[in-house]
Amino acid sequence: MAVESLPEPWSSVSDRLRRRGLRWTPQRRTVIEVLAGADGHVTGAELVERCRGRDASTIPSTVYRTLDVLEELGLVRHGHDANGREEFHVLPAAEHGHLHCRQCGATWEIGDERATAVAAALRGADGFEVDIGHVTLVGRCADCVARTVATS
Amino acid sequence: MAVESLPEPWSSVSDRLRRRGLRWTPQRRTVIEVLAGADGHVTGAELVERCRGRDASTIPSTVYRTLDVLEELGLVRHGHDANGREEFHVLPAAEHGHLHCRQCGATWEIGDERATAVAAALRGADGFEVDIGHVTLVGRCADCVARTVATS
DNA sequence: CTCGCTATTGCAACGAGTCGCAATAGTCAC
DNA sequence: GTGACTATTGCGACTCGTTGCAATAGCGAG
Repeated sequence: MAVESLPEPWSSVSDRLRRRGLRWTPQRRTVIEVLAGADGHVTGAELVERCRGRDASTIPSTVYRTLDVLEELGLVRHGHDANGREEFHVLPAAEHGHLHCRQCGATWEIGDERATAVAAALRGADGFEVDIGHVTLVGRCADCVARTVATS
Repeated sequence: MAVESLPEPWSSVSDRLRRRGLRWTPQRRTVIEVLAGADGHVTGAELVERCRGRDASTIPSTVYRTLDVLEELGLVRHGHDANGREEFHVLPAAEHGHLHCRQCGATWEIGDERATAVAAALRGADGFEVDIGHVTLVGRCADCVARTVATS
């Protein structure tokens, strides 16, 4: 799939890069193609793997550096999964968050309203503006809490 | 400093381990000594380094495995810093959380009340019990927000 | 004190990133 | 087109952890 025929905002990435004095390279093209075919969240390692699928000569550091640039363009946003590993949000839209139950291992998303409520609770007195989507919050889901009476 | 002369809960670790069918080893002793001299939060790498200071033959995997065991005893709790790296809370007491400003790089703690408020906001409809202290929340502090009019 | 069971260690290899640096190759100007 | 300027790449080394496995060594029993 040619990058030019991808939907926005992917098709204009090359121009946006050049306008900033940055360059459009085959390696970046590969990353864009992969991102256009992804959605929601993908780990860094997974993105590297998919790039390698399109171009076996892909080097990890190049992918990560490209992702840094794309983050500056607002096309991805990086965060961390429950194990602290790099995780990328493709085309970050509404504010949202991630919950992970350490007992059953399940993961949820929380939507805009709740994410905003949490941000408000956190802003509190000192005005800190949290990016709730950056991390994966860990805890225990209602089912697991109910299932266990006393377990740390 | 002999472990036996350390204050509780450190001095009783050997017994607690044995009672569980686990063992008291020189390597674990080293970790305990280091933990007793630490407070608040320490990264995994830092702990390994300090252990190496007491015993040059310290092996990282042994330290991490010991920390896992101590977490089961409730003596430490692991979490992740702003970069997703392993971070340990020594003698976790009150619920608390961590904030990190991605712009100025400063880090704060939030106390029990606010941490509880956030947990409440998050619990919301589905009853998820978050361990707010597990991760370091990232965002921007009030000063940096004020200082910047328009910066993603 | 000795024995045996098995928890723990040390080691080596691996996974996920990050970083510095020399070589390569986009881009823009002419 | 050609050239020069410099952003980017590829590579190697390194950090932080994790895991499997064979060898070691706690610890309770007798």
